[in-house]
Amino acid sequence: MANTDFLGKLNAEHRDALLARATRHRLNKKEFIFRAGDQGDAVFVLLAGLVKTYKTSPKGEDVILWFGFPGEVFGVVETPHNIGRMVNVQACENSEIAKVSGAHFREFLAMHAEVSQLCIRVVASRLGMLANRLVYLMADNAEARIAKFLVDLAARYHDPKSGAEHSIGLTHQDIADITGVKRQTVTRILGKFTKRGALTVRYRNISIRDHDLLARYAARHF
Amino acid sequence: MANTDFLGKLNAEHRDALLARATRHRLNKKEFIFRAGDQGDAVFVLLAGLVKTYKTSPKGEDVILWFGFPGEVFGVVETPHNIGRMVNVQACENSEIAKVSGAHFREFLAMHAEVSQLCIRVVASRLGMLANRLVYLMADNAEARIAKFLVDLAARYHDPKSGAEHSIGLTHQDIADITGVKRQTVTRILGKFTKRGALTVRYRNISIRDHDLLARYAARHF
DNA sequence: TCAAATCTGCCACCTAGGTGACAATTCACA
DNA sequence: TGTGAATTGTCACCTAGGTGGCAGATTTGA
Repeated sequence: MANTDFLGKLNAEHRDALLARATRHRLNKKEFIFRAGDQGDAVFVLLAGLVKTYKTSPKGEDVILWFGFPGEVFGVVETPHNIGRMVNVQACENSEIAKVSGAHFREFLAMHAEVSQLCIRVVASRLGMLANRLVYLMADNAEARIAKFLVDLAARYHDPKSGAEHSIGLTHQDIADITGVKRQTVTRILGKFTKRGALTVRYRNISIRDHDLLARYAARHF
Repeated sequence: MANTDFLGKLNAEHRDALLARATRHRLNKKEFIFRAGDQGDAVFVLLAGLVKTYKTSPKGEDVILWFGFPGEVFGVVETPHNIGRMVNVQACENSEIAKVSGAHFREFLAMHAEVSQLCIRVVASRLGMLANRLVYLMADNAEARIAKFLVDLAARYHDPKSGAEHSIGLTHQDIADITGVKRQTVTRILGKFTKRGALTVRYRNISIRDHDLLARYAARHF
């Protein structure tokens, strides 16, 4: 689906070749795939679950860069450097990953030139995402940013096959860390959205009740 | 120098091969290399001058993503898509560029596999830059962000050969657009830094007088 | 199954920085 | 070289959202 779904964009042959070189691992909620500063140039593919990629500011505040959904790769951009991981990648719920060593991954890339192109596209897509986040952060108020986040998340997370809106394990703090507001503000605004009928919230179980209304909040940049 | 200096990282053979396929163009200050929405998949290399890459929010505010210095490439990530340019790239001063058609550039990449790696690295480096900007934007106050920007700019713009600090054509509005504050705030804070002896300012001619002091402002995230 | 840890919900207060509105300065180009 | 446009400098006012603090709800895991 999304541009960042690396595994889903490989053809069957490439996918099998990649996974043949990989080892599989289970991660419990809150476990790290890697942390900022870690050595290592392995590349990971999320097979199932949900992870968050974030940095911690000198003040100690976490800033979430993006959430990772099944099919996405992690650790590609670190591969060419030898300076340790740039970010933290942590499971938000119990997850499963495939791990490929940096050497194997580079070998794989060398053998399949189109996959290099795909890597550029994945990284470029994340670059575009961050660029948009930057724009929203500067131009929108807290309400619009939170609404926008919920709309985007729903678009990415909604399973088109089953049609189900599974609830996701995001705390108000997580939402705060990705929208750039404080936790109390998330609580307040989520409360407002609920009161106005845009959302149904039952403790970490947010679902969108009125998609249009929420989209209108998202667009209302004063 | 910087990770984003694409041309400088090519070896002589690759550089000549690339420039042989390029046409050269002069740009006056304020001219655009391309604008968001433009069709076209040509790739550009800045040969001389200074450009800014920015997006415009729905509200009409400009958000600068990064400044481009000689040697940098523009338009690489748009190449694989057919959806038009994602950003505006505009000359901040009279500049010179080399233009390579998308087809030629892809052909060039196909012939020189290591250059693909270099492209990934350039895009990854920008991804890292934006990630840091996002962190600073969320964690630092206006003063620290502006100080940080000036320190970073000096580090990139200072010519290590001549040792000269050429003045750059940035307005307070430009600084506002990249640090995420309003123009008046830039003026106020620049005034404060000057009064405290960190800067010498003479109308769009900012030079750093006390580098350490400025760095201390940059690190003072309350 | 129960205690501790984590998360949500509220609220009164406060302040960084946005707003709007000028006048003064500098620049660009005719 | 003069004139209009762009940029800078400053100020009084205002408000979105941060702060800190605590009570109650929910989850976790022993």
